[in-house]
This record gives sequence, structure tokens and C-alpha cells, in this order.
Amino acid sequence: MDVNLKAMGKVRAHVRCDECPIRHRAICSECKSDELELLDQIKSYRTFEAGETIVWAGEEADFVGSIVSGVAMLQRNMADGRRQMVGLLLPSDFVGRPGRSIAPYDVVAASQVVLCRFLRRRFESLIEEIPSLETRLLQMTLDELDAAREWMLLLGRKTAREKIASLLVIMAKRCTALGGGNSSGRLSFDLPLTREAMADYLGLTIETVSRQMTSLRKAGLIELVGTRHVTIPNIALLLVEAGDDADGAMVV
Amino acid sequence: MDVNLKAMGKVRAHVRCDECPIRHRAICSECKSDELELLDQIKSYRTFEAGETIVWAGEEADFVGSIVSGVAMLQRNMADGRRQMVGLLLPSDFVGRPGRSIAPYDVVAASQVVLCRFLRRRFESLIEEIPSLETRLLQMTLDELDAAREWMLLLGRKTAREKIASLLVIMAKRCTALGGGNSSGRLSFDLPLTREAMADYLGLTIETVSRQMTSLRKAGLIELVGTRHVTIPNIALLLVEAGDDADGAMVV
DNA sequence: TGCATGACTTGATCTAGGTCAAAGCATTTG
DNA sequence: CAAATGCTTTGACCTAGATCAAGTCATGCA
Repeated sequence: MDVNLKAMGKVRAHVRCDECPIRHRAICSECKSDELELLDQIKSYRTFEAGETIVWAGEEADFVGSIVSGVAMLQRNMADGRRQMVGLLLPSDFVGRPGRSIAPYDVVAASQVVLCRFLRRRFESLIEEIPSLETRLLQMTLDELDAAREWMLLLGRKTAREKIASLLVIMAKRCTALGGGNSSGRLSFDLPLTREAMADYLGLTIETVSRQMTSLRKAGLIELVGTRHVTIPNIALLLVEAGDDADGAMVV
Repeated sequence: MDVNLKAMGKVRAHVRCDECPIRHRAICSECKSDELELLDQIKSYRTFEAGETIVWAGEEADFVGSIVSGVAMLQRNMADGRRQMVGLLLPSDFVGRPGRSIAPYDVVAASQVVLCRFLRRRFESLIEEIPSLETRLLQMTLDELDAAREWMLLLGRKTAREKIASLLVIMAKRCTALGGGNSSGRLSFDLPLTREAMADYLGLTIETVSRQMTSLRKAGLIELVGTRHVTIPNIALLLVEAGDDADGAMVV
């Protein structure tokens, strides 16, 4: 227990697992109550501010964990500064890879992030004891792999406009699933990403992101309040703009 | 056992697992001999010719399996014909996802492929009985996810020349690991991909692929015999061209 | 032997998106 | 409250890679 961290408000009070908001979707979702007990013993909460790096690429990280709230980005950097986001973690997503203590990418908080951390070594031994952890991790990893492949199509073949539309559709789905307003097919949510993060996600420049957002707004496909709050009057129209055949998009 | 298939030479004679070339890297690599026995009972071999589709996107596939020899591509297609390769499967790689019978992408043979197939339903029940299968699948999936993320950097941020150089480095590593000639740092191998497949892999057009191959040849970074056989006189030079910081590349 | 066929290369031109530069706007700070 | 800071937008221009259009080359086939 680091007193400084506590003073800075970075270490959260312990929350009981059965009161946890991500209890039923995170790595622990298949655990029985006695198994939860074991996890509970090795967990601790930590808050990261927007922009703070949670894990540095190439450095030892002694924990893994689950995103409780907020959004984190996995990003790879090239020597000359080019950057690509290679993963986007939302609440219930898992951070870190059991069996490897050094990640090949940075993990950076895009908003304020609360992380439920497990000591890596201890977590690795628990996996041996609790088979449902491994099963769940496999499910989640396979889902992430599918999402990564969807993303590869976007990066390799979609136009800037299709990329932006795709991103908005994805964020709309994931953000409203977590409780955003939704009435009569009209979706409304706050983008948890800056224009720069969007550009890094999509393999574009901020200027192009900005221009395409303006263009979609002028076309009436989206409405903006300030720069972050987005309303999608008709998601079907945006889906067409995203270039996904309707079926494929629904699967995600 | 389909007699027609056998007549066409598509169904292979049964091979004992302990004589299998991918025994120590495939999904079965952690299995003990009694467990292998169980797998052996539900497996069958099937050969696919180059260009043949192994699994159709959106259709029921009643098997999963391991690539024994050859190269297969996972590809996503957009309604207007744009195509992106989202995975490249080499010997020992796993095809299919337990728990889901319908893939969101086509699996297509890039060369002649021999597949060791397991009936999906039976494989899914075996996973319950043989924990090492799940452990191994998790490892392999995590590795694939890392590779996919590397690939996302390539698709989103690399130039055409860097993309080609990266592809050649990857193929050199994976192909020569499987027994290609290697003396004095001089690497030589046969590209298992057409120019079109390379373009689909890299998010480029065939023309750009062709031009960049020519350009790398003229720069002395690669030598070509015909269109498929590549020699890399100095891999370090090609790595620089690929834009990877030297460390990161070594990890792959 | 000659002509399809398919894979690849090369050249000329076009354009989507990048680059460079200058504001606009909100929030923070002294 | 003015200046500073950070995020975003907009405009003018440029370029890497796409597109369009011929070839070239190897292989199969009648």
C-alpha cells in the first residue's frame, strides 16, 4: 500500500466483487463465489488520469488487470514518431498477457481509467487453480482477435470517410451498450477519444479526421454538440457509409 | 469417407500423430500420448489445391483443424470487391474457432494445403477432457493477436516500400524456419504468395507491389529468380527498410 | 507451332489524403 | 481579465499510391 498514491487519490477503496459493475463481463465472469474470493485477495484498484501511461512498451509490468471504468488505448510507435493504435480497451476488457511480463506496446489511458489489478505472478498461479479463468480469457482473446481482423480490413481497404463512419458505429454500439441515451433509434454518446486518438486508431491524420467529421455533419449523418458529444439520427445510414455489408456489421 | 474425394486424391491416408511434422508446434503439442490417441480418433486429412476455398465466410463449417503443409489465407471481402487478407496460416496454425461454426472470413488455400481436420463437435467436447488443448489454443491465439497488432501498424502507418520489406522479412523468417537454405546470413526462399495475395495482405494494389519489388531488386536489397524465388543477401538492411526498430523486429 | 491464358511488369495520369500554415475556441492560469 | 495553452477546424498545395492502359513472359493446350 503506497501512502503517496493513496494521498493522491490514485488507489481506490476495495470494492467487493459482487458489487462490481463489470462482474458479469470481465475475466472473472465465470467464477464461482469461492473462486472470486481467491481473486479478491490479490486484487487492488488504481486510477489513471487521461494521458497517463498504464504500461510502458518494453518494460516489466508486474500486474495484469481489468478495466473497471474509462477507456485505454494500446499503441505502437515507430522510431520516427508515427503511431498506430492497435487496441481499444473498454470496461471489462483485460490488460496484460499472462505468461509474459513485457508488452510490445504502450497501454495509455484515453480518459480517466479505473483498473482492477492482479499481481501477475499470483494471477498466473490462480489460472492453474481456476480453469474458468483460462476459458474466459480464451473467449475474450478470440473476440479481440476477431475485432482486430475487422480493424485490419478498415486500415487496409477503407476510405477516410468509411473509416470515420465505422469508428462512430463501433463507438455508438459500445458506448450506448454501457448506458447512453437511446430512444427511437436515435443514438447519443460522448466520444471517449480526441481527434488525435481517432486519427491514430484509423491510420489517418487529425486534419483528415476533422474534415470527415465536418463532412458527415454537413451531410446530416451525425450531429455534434461541442467536439465530443455525437448524436446519430439514423444508424442505418451511417452503416451504409461505413461500407460494411449490413450482416457483417451486425455480428460485431 | 467420400469415395469421390479419395479418387481425386483429396483425402490423405491416415498419418500417425507421432510421425506428424507439426506434432510439436500445433494445437496438440502439449498432449500426452493417451490424449493424442483421442485426437487421432476424430481426425482426418484433406488436401486443398491452391485457390480452393477451405471455409466460406458466413457458412457452417463442421470441422476445425491444423495446417500440416502449405499456406492458407484468411480474407475479408467488401461488397464492391475490395479484399483484405486478415490472417496468414502456415504449417501448425489452427483453422476455425471452437464454439463458433460460422467464420466471418473466407479461408483460402494460397498453395496446396494439407489439413488435419477434427470434427468440430467432437473437438469441442475433447477440449473439456484435455485441458492442455485449451492452454495451447490460448497461447496460439495470443500469439496471433500480437501478430495481428503488428500487422495493424503496418497497414495503418507504413509506406508501400516498408510494407513490402516487412512482408519479405516475415516470410523469410517463417519460411526459412521451416527448412529453407541459410548460410552466412544469406536467406533464400520461395514466396508462397502471388503478387495479388501480397497486395491483399498489405493493403496495396498489385501494381504497387510489383513496382516496389522491382525497386528493392534494383537497390540490391533482394534478388529474384523468376517471380517467386527470393534471396535476401543482407537481412539487416531489409529490416532497416521495413522501418521496424531493430528490437521489435527481433521479438517476432 | 501457334494461340489462348494468367501472372507479372511498366508507363502515363489522376486523386485521396497528407503536409504546411493559419486561424478559431474553450479552458486554465497568473 | 488578458495571456497562454491545447484542441480543433479550415484552406492551399503536394505527393504516394491508385487507376487506366499497354505490353511481356511463361505455361498449357489444340
